[in-house]
Amino acid sequence: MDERLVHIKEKLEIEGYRLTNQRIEIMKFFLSHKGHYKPEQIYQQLKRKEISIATVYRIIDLFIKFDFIQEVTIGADRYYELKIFSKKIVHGHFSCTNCNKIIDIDDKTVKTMAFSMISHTERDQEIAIDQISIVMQGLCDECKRLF
Amino acid sequence: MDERLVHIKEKLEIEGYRLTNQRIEIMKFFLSHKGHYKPEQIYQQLKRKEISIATVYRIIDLFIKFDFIQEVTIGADRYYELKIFSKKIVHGHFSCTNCNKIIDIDDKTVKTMAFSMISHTERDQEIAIDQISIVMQGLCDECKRLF
DNA sequence: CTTGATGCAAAGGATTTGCACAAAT
DNA sequence: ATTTGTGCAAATCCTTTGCATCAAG
Repeated sequence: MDERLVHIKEKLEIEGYRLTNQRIEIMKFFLSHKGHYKPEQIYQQLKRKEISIATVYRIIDLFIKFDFIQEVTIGADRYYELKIFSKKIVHGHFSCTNCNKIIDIDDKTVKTMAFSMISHTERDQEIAIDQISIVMQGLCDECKRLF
Repeated sequence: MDERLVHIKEKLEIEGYRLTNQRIEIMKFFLSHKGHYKPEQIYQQLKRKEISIATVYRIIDLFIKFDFIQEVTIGADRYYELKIFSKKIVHGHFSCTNCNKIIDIDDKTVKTMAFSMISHTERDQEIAIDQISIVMQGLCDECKRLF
């Protein structure tokens, strides 16, 4: 078995989950398809392999819980892509144009949006992105009261 | 009447649309509420003013078409916020770490995502953002083939 | 044989649409 | 009068869930 699958299996089993055929098929799908896919697209590829759309959704939730994959949203569409084995870096900062204070933006939502931006742009421009740096400027909490 | 509403009215009428009471109420809502809202939230605020949820959705579509408001998506949730009268700036670039080529990222999806990031961060950090600059790094189309 | 996983179909929530009626020009 | 807009309810799309059954340890 693919060593990456062995790794997945171990991770799952530590918490009492099993690596079933359906989970193997979905993980193999992600391992062999770069990019981001909707649940329906994954289902279409795998349905001849004894899998239902409800299971696709449930396995996606599980894989997200284990950080094997991540959700990227483009517009209001939800896609999923492999996260484990990937080492993309997100830097986020805010700088106040009045007092010059710098705030580190490190929250999960911004990170998720950054990954969405990366996924979209990689597909759109046919490039490979491994870092994103986001700098926002404006007025901080305190300074915005003065204007 | 509020001069901003007069402006909205003119824009609409050029293309044969009318500024109805429901449209006025929704525009007044956006003009007086900074931030982003879901259709249901707008509906809850305005339902005593003779408006149905279907109309809220239809007017949102219309206002987007006219660029009066814009959609921001946070996770898979769709919110709407005033766009006209706002002058936020988005800069997007990609730079290749191998050949140093710089590509301007100016597409609509990235801009929309940037606005989502701004909206979320403004609310989250209680700050006011007027610029965002996004720099992605990695391998361009050509260079990625070499690795 | 006990726990976890799946399939199916039903339920849910968000959004869209067809149609008859109402409002604006 | 003619065109545009709205409300209502039904339809649609995406996603989740309850339950009976199946599979794995």
